[in-house]
Amino acid sequence: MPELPEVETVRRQLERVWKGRTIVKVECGAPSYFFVTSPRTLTRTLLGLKLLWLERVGKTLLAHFQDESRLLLHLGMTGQFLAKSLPPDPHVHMVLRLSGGKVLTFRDVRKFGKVERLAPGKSSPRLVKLGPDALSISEAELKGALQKKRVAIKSALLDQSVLAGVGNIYADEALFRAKIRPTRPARSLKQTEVVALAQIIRSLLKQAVDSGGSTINDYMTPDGELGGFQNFHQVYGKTGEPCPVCHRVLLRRVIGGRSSHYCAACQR
DNA sequence: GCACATGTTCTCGG
DNA sequence: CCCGAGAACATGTG
Repeated sequence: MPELPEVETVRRQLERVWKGRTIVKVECGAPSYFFVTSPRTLTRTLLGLKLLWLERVGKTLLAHFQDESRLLLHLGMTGQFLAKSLPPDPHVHMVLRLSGGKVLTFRDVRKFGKVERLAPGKSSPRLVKLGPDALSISEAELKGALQKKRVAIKSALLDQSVLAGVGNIYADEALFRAKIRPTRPARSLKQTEVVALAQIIRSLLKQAVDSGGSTINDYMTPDGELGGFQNFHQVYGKTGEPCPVCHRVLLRRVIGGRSSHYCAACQR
């Protein structure tokens, strides 16, 4: 569910509920690799912490607390953060009860999400590896990173050390809008193509944030809303339909283990 | 049963 | 040590 626009939407709504409030109770599910930090440690260390602000880096959320510790949250593929309590459900892994009677519920069916406590001054390999945030990536940064990559441009855009925040939907949509074929080696892109691609990535993600992200299956905002940007997708999930520009049939093929949707006529 | 799913990480071979 | 390909993780849907 969560690429940059979805995570940014979650961040905004969650911060509105959470900021300035103190965690008064922590309820965690069974230990699993889902909890990078064990449930036992989480319940002990999070209690009494007040949220100063909620940061997003790529697809990762970072809760900043008053004692300078941080909580890293990643939604994986199916993670949801809801600003209310839910009926009993085996997919709820963590519930944070806040001062003022507010409740935050973390639900994740496939359990690819992550919860990790970062002690004051400590980081995480998950953070260190991330490249520049895709919402503000510069032409020069993108150019520099792509130059070194021999992989398909589609795979390079999914590499979070190249730029952080783009996933399968927005990679396909950006390449379509830039008229670049997803199989092209990343370093084969011309200067003008990289410049156009960087601008398209920024504006595409900004528009998606303005629409509250894309809902395909599971994605729902903390306030229980669905995204709206799926209505503006031009190629993602549209295999066999006519290209919105040239009307030839859109194709699908697997690149770097992920399905890619594109127009063979428009994208070169 | 099979294919596939908005993500990341680990292993293996070159 | 770096790079890239593929599998693995867990669960659901069509």
